[in-house]
Amino acid sequence: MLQAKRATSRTIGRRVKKIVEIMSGPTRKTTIYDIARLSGSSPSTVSSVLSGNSGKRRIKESTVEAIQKIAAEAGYSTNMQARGLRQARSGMAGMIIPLHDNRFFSSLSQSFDTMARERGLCPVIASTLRNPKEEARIVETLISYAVDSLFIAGATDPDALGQMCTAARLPHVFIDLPGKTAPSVVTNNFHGAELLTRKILGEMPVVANLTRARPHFFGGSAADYATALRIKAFKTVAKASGFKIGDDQIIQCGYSPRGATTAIAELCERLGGLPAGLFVNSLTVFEGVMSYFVTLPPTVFSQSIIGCFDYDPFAAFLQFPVYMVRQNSNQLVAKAYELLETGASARMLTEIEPDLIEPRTLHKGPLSELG
Amino acid sequence: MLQAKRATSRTIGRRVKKIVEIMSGPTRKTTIYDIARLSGSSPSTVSSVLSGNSGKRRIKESTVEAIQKIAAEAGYSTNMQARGLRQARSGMAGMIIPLHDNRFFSSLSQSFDTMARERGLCPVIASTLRNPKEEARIVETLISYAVDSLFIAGATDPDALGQMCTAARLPHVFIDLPGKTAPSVVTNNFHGAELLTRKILGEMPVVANLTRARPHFFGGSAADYATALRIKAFKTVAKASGFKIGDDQIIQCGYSPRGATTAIAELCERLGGLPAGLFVNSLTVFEGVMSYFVTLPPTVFSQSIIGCFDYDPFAAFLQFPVYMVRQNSNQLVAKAYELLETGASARMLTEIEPDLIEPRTLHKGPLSELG
DNA sequence: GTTGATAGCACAATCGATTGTGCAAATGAT
DNA sequence: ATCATTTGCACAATCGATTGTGCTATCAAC
Repeated sequence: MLQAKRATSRTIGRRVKKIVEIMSGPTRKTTIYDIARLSGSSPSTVSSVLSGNSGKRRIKESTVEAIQKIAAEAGYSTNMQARGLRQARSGMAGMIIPLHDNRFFSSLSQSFDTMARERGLCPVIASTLRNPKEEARIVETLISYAVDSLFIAGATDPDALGQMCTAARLPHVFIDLPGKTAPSVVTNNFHGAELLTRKILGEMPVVANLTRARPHFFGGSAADYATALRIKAFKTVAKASGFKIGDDQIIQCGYSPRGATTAIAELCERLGGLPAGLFVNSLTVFEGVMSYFVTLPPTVFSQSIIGCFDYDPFAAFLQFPVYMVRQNSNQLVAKAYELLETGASARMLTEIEPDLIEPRTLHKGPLSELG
Repeated sequence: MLQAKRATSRTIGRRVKKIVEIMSGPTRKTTIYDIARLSGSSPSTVSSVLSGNSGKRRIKESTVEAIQKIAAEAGYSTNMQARGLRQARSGMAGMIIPLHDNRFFSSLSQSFDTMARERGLCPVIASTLRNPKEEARIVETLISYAVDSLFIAGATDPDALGQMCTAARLPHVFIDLPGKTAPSVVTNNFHGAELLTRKILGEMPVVANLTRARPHFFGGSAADYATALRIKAFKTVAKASGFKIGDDQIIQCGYSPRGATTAIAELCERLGGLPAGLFVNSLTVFEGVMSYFVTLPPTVFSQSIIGCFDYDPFAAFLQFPVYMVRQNSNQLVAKAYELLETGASARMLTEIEPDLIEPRTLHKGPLSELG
């Protein structure tokens, strides 16, 4: 009786829809109930066939084929919301990044997207604009959508987000900036900065002015995990080469191009010229630095060597040589997936080596002789 | 009887879960049923309150507040799959792009993401790597997830995708490359190329060699919608300035940096030097061009003026002046949202003006006198 | 004190797929 | 021919939120 009533009610529902459909064109996507009707089998059979689980359920091969054929003809596609609701998972992989419009993070996005799709997952990437409130809102949203896992890249407050994930029992991994509630995969900032600093010191031109002869670290904020490590490496290498690094050689002017422009102008004024070696802490900072550099006569650049912890192909083509460090987004993401897939959920840190990129300055011509 | 049985069954289910929960920690997110139990009201009341629809349903203010309080304490968040299933919509906005790792498309992503979230939608951006099969698979996936709308940017086969959307009754808009099944929002390629060509012709140095004195268009393929328009504008402006453009002045070498490197080398060899004016059709092409340029003595650049239809801040800082055209991703996306929101679904074309960006070459120094 | 209206809420169906269970038919063993 | 398996499938509950409908107090009006 119970069954009869429900079945009837549903059947009537379908029938009405069918009529509507005939009258007003296809109003609804085809469902397993449609396929069941068309194939003369039950929704459960259709479901198991179309979800690829017919093996677990003893379905005749001929039935499987018939259902697949009909489904293909009817243009059936699974309603992922229904599946997700039932299975308490969504088939979506989530990632949050500070912004899309950035070489490093868009590169991370690309790796994340590609690898998600290789795994049959639907990638969902949202940007936070480094706004802590937005970060939390977005993580909430992704939890609401029941993403199966979350990559947290470059978060301003990794641990707050990690706790939300933990509360929601959402497997997660931190990228770029480490967190406490789960595994982290980050660039080996110390080693990358070591390589870059060595290059800078090795190529640093000899200048008469002793103040300018000292290498400088420029941009960012020592409060940041990554920047702190880079500064540490910078100091370590410099000390090993016999340079004593004073606080005046570490300029923390944040990450905005505008702030960097002002700060580099001040620095050069103070030194009476460019520092002989300049470690620039990010591309955005370097962009600001360039805004100042274009006001200088080109001759001054032969008295300075510049390195940037970040990569842009055109920055490597500038008039003066720029050494760059490129983070390895593919390996960062691959390792993060690997950790998730092995079920790692405890705090741990994996470091990925970045690459030092050589400058691609114009062939040495008259310019280099001007210094 | 019917009701009684279902209610009882559900209640028993809850009770069992409750026990499990007590024994093994929180296994499940809190639902409206939990809030209903805790607040002593019914799931329907809870639902209407928490979805912000209490206005439509005559709920006492005190009840509303009580439910909200309890929900907040319990850390309730809506299960979007359940809501989506019931409402036949998901609250997600979809976009496909060829790749994330590109200045223009990542900029589109940023605009799309920000504006989606302003509207309370969850952005889902997937990349196709310009693979037609992948494109179709991804659109299928997004349809399966019931995205409420789809932005199709830079598709290789816009109409195939548009037809899938139409079949699924999915509102969509084409961006960057137009399609037939819905409105399209594209950059005004013709006008952008006109501006760039005029700049190039206006600044083109006078060179003795007559072959080199002619402007050249470099990169891409005339089969592409955008490139075809740019070439047309290039020819039109050139003709108006008294230049006759032959086929040998339009070099279609595709978009890969590598191909561009080879092609530009050939061209320069053929001309016996750089062309006096060079219209580069995209950043990737320009990257390839630069790989060749770095092998040349810097002196040659004073005999040539270069423009690039695309923008990169560091490319504007190169040693020689480069005029660039920057597409306006914000306006492209804003217009696309506007069209969707006004319910436009018929074929139509909206063009957005790009910006001409001036070079930020180093302050004129000795270099510019070398020519 | 009865009638009628309205406020305030509960009930149960519904979205579409999944999955534990049950049952008839086909098959095999004896 | 009988019983025991196994095959092949259908049934109905379930996931969590939404929503049309209907019931019961409460209150006002007369």
